[in-house]
Amino acid sequence: MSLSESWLAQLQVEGGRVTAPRRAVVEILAETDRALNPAEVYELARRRHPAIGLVTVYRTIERLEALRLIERIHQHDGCHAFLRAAQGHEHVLLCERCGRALRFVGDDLEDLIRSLQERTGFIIREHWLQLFGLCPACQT
Amino acid sequence: MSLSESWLAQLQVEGGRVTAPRRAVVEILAETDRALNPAEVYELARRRHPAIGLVTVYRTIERLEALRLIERIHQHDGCHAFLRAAQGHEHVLLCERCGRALRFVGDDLEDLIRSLQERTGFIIREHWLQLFGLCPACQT
DNA sequence: ACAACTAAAGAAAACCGTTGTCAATAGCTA
DNA sequence: TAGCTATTGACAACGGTTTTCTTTAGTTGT
Ligand SMILES: [Mn+2]
Ligand SMILES: [Mn+2]
Ligand SMILES: [Zn+2]
Ligand SMILES: [Zn+2]
Repeated sequence: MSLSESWLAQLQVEGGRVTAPRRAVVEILAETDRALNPAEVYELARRRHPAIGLVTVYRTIERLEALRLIERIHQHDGCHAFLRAAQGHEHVLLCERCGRALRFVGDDLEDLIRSLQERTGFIIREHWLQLFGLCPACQT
Repeated sequence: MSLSESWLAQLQVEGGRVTAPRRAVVEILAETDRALNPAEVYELARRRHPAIGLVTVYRTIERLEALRLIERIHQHDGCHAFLRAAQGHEHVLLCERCGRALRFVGDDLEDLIRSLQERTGFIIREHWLQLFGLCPACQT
């Protein structure tokens, strides 16, 4: 079963229905390795289902985010892009030019976090790590 | 010279003028150790200069950000808060409840970044690291 | 101190991404 | 196949931010 099919199935389990506009949005977000904002999703979705409305894009994004199938990505030029969610403890490496995204593991912040907790008295519950750069294709 | 005075001096060097509303915003952002959004800055600034308008808050934030004296902070509940800028290579530890912010150094991502560059072909130019938790006062 | 210049102010309106409303449509289930 | 209702698209509303415009006031040179 493809990723899009699996996402649609998860929507169905929650009482959701599989419709053509929803399928268009799901396929784009499941299959694209770039952070896309709602307007970009809309533009791409219209190629698969021209009658789709922007509002439906927003609503589908909202549902997918609630199911933790996609997540919001924070960038210099705004925080309105979405990307397939991380699986487990992963972070993301983003191309600043084209938005291409790669997940990675292997950051080791345990010692830093432990020592900061001791020094500051904070209880640290979460960390965000994002790397930015240029993907091979954008290095001209 | 206090930090606020230094910021106002930097605005003057750029041809800016020192006014009462601007001074109110500058003092709040220079002296507060919490990430504040424009509405919060406005509310605090009104205590020092009741006639100030929200638009002036936005304009002053814009100027301070351009001078790299403050920077935008990304959080779960939005990305509209501002904080005194990092000095050199620092990251930030934020209290999820009250927004209190602490800068820290000592993250060591060199090896990870080098190995990711080799494995992925990306050129990595920047990294964002933020820690979230509860400050001592908010641990109830 | 004064005048001249112009940056900055506040008020109001515009802007625009996002969210809410609503009647019509179309998945799903029995 | 019929009935129920989730979802749709059109449209309006919303709210944070930006723009416009006129007035105020900080700065500079005399
Ligand atoms: Mn990690
Ligand atoms: Mn670092
Ligand atoms: Zn953000
Ligand atoms: Zn706190």
